[in-house]
Amino acid sequence: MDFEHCSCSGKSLNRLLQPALLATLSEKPSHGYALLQRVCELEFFAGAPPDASGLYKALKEMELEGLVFSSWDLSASGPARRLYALSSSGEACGRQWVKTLETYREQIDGLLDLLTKDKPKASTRS
Amino acid sequence: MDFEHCSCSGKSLNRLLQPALLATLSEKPSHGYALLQRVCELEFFAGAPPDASGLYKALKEMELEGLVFSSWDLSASGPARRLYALSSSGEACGRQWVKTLETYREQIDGLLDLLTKDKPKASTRS
DNA sequence: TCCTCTATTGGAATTGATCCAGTAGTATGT
DNA sequence: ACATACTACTGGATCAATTCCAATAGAGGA
Repeated sequence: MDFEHCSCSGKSLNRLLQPALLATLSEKPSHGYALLQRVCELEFFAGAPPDASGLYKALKEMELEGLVFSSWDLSASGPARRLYALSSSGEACGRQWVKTLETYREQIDGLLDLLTKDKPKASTRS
Repeated sequence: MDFEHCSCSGKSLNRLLQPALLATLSEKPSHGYALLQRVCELEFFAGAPPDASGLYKALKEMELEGLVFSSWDLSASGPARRLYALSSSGEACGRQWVKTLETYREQIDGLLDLLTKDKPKASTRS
């Protein structure tokens, strides 16, 4: 049985790009391309680097929502880069994400309990 | 600041309907409407009951993938109900989901570490 | 008869994500 | 001078998933 193309093999946890960006930006302001490389290093995206275009779109969307603000940075050589920084709203959003992710973890634990309840499967669940 | 419509308020953990259905069906075969009420009781979907149409579509999709099989049940009074039961492939899928959900939990923990790293926020993280 | 609850289905519209192509500046090698 | 590669961003088209909405239909009660 091959579940490579089934969601049970783990491709449904997208939409967490936003908190990853918020967390990365909370360290220091940065531009899209750098953020792309930065989040690629996170084990979170291991093997599944987010689409570059999608990352830029996410940043633009976040700016529309007031979570970040941007300005052109022409100081470095090379093409102009748009520098993104967290707004206070973005910081608040990050704090909300902490609560939400904790809820997610509980919900996942709940599902795991359901799924493993009547299937001991030779290992004692701690 | 109002994040009701922001993904940070927790509406992105959909796509976990499938493991919820697999877990519920592993208890006993059931039909769509009953499954709907059953998963509504799970704290997992608290306040956000999955769309009925979407649940039926998910079941149909799962049958196409061979995870469940169905038959009409005319024994009870009222409209005919389509009874779904897990196939062995569906059981295997559930086992795969266990691994995937454990990975999800680790990834969420990783994100939480990132988000809370430099923001102690008056509470010591255990 | 009319309403409500059970039970399922299908189409339309919306949203989100990905794919792909294009533009542009700089640096390096030949 | 020219080709190439890397940095950096953008926009359109497409594809998949989700939700919204309307319809059908049996059974039971007021």
